[in-house]
Amino acid sequence: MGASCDWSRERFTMDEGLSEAVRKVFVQLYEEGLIYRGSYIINWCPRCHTALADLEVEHEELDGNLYHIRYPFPDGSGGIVVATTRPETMLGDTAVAVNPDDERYQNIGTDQVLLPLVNKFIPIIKDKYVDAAFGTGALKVTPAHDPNDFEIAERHNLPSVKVIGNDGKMTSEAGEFEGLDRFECRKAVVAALKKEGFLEKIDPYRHSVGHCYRCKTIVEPNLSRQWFVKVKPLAEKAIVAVKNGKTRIIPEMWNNTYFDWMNNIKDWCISRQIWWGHQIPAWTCTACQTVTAAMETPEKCPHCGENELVQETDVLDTWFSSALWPFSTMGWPDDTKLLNLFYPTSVLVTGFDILFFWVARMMMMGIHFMGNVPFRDVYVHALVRDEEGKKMSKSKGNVIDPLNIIEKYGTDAFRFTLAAFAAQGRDIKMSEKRVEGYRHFVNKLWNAARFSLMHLDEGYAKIASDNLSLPDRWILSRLKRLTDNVSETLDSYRFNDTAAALYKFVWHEFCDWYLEAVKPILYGKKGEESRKATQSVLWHVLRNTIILLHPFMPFVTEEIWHKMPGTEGSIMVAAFPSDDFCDPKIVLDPKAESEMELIMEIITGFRNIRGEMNIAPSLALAASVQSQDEKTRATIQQNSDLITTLAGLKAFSVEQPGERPKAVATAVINGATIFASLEGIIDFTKETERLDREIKKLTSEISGVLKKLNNDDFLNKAPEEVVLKVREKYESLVEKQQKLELNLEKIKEIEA
RNA sequence: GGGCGGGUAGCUCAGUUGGGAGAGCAUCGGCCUUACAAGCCGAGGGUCACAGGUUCAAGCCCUGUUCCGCCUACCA
Repeated sequence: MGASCDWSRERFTMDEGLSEAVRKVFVQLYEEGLIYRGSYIINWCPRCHTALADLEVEHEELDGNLYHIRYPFPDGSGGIVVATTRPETMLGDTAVAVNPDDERYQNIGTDQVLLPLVNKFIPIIKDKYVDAAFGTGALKVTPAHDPNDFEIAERHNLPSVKVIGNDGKMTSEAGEFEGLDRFECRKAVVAALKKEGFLEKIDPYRHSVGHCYRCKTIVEPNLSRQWFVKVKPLAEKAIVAVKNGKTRIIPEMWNNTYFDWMNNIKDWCISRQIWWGHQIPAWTCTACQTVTAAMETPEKCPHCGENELVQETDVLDTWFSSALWPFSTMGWPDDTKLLNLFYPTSVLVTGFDILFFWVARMMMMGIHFMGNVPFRDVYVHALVRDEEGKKMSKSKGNVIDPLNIIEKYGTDAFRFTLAAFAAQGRDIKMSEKRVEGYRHFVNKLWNAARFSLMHLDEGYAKIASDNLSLPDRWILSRLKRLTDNVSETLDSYRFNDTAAALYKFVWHEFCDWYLEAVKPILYGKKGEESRKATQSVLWHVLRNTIILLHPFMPFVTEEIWHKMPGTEGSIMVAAFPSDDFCDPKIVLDPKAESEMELIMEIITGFRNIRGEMNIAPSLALAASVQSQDEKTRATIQQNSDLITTLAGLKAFSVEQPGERPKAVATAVINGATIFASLEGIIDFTKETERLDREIKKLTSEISGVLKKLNNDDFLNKAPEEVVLKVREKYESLVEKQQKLELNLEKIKEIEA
């Protein structure tokens, strides 16, 4: 929002400087023992031919089967039944595990079973990991193709047999099944087991299956040699930084997600077997097998002195270099001015789906290498979903192309819609109807500006101090409130509140009331002095309004800015209206607000009567207002022209309460009763119905208020100002009701 | 399995120290009023998912139930 990007600083992680940062980080972490290489079970994508970090695996629930396979005892009898969703992996089994407390397997007289098809003996081991309540309580152990089995195998020193190769095809260890694709092999193994009588049964079974986040291929847990970052020590500091508020996550609800992931973090597999990326700066000496990590290619092996060094061919996970972004982009590892000026950065804006991939890792690396957090605030924005609330994805085909929306409704309308939708902590269900609504708003602003500019032929350095009309003083006060509101809601990332405030001000205050109210003045009907005064107000209000709107509607506001007299340069660099820049006349003016409120209520009262009595707007009415209060009468009198114009009256008088005029429709507002003369056109039945409706409404409101006032507990325990407020409300409601009832009686008299 | 968010007007959603239920769109009635018919004026419409509890007072706080969505997890 409102950011002005310096595109000359655009960077790419493969740039020279950033590559140096990557090397530096790798070497340092390696020397600190936080990067290591080893043979572990990792997620492998057989299509991309590369290792994947845990994060890069997407799990999805799929319908599968649970195959129950009997592993006979050495003498060929009975045996132990195991259950698996992946029967092809049995070829790589090196044990069967049971829970040590499981009585079923206490005295079975053997510690081995025969692995069918492979025809070799494998041990029965006891491990607490096994859940005795699941299936038969016996678990087949395939260390090379299952992460849990791998851990069990480590505990029991079991060998690993890799039966599925990196290409997803069966290896020579799979014997007769060699060369088969892993899924073809599943069918073949099942058929063979069935034929030889080892398949007990097949149950349908729904379970979650990991897929490669790039190509959606089913991931194969695979044993291979990879590079890892020991993240635990890094994560601990990143947790503390959020706990003690050095970095704030907004909205706060994401804290839990962040902590949860950080607390359960596992080592990060950073090596990738793809052709692009930062090549790992590590060399293996073919003579002594020692590994050396270095910034520059070593001349010879620092251990044995031979120059038979071979660089690691693997490259680094792209997120490894991305994690350095907040400081690598500003010249690190050099100590630059940029770093000193801008690190830590003020705010990172991002989607929740990137919280782990990127934010968490930037936190860890920033704290470790810069000694400080990379950003003060992390604003997690909403995700735009489709109309049914589903996450957009190319494979689902439910992607809404922003360019299409922009083509149809315009950039400003689209942008404003997104802001208006961006309530904290909630995702956005994209609705074209909403965009259309805000396009109308853009249009409204444009027309309002067009009208304003018709009446502005110069810039006004200052707002006139004399001759201001009530609407002038009112709109200035409203502008002040708006300005404060916009500043506050932007500071607290409540963009939807900002959008709503701007919308309401522009449409329902500036356009609906102010512009209509000052038209006579602008047309010169109140003299040149008044016209000048109002023009100065109009100029400032329009100017400040479009500046406030600019971050939300950059194009229209820029266009208006250039058409406006007395502006310079681009609105992009105009000072944002705040206390410092405001004209001293732009202040809160509660008196003007309450006076204008009174006038608006009177006008609405007349319009209401007109609407409900079906009186054509072209028919001007004679009308009057009665009020007990002298000040009220004075205010109304001073603004009688305004009322006459906006309510469509031909005659208007202000009086003390007295005789009720004949043949009138009535409405009661705070402190005053208004009468619209309907001589000759009044429909008494209609008017009676109208008043009845109003009285009924008041009756129910009064009963609600009365409930409180009759409650001693409320009177005693509620704060004084609340009680006072309720009392005042009660009094004004009763007054209104009494006046309406009086009028109703009069009508009934006339009718009779 | 764990965690998070949600259920408010016909639809999409606001509602931040608990004290007057709101907006946009849609609906109904009336208007070409000299910026705007992409508009103007007016109207109708809600036991705030359900059941309890705290409180003088609950859409908002607590407990439970239910439905929906998302994230996360090593139950074969």
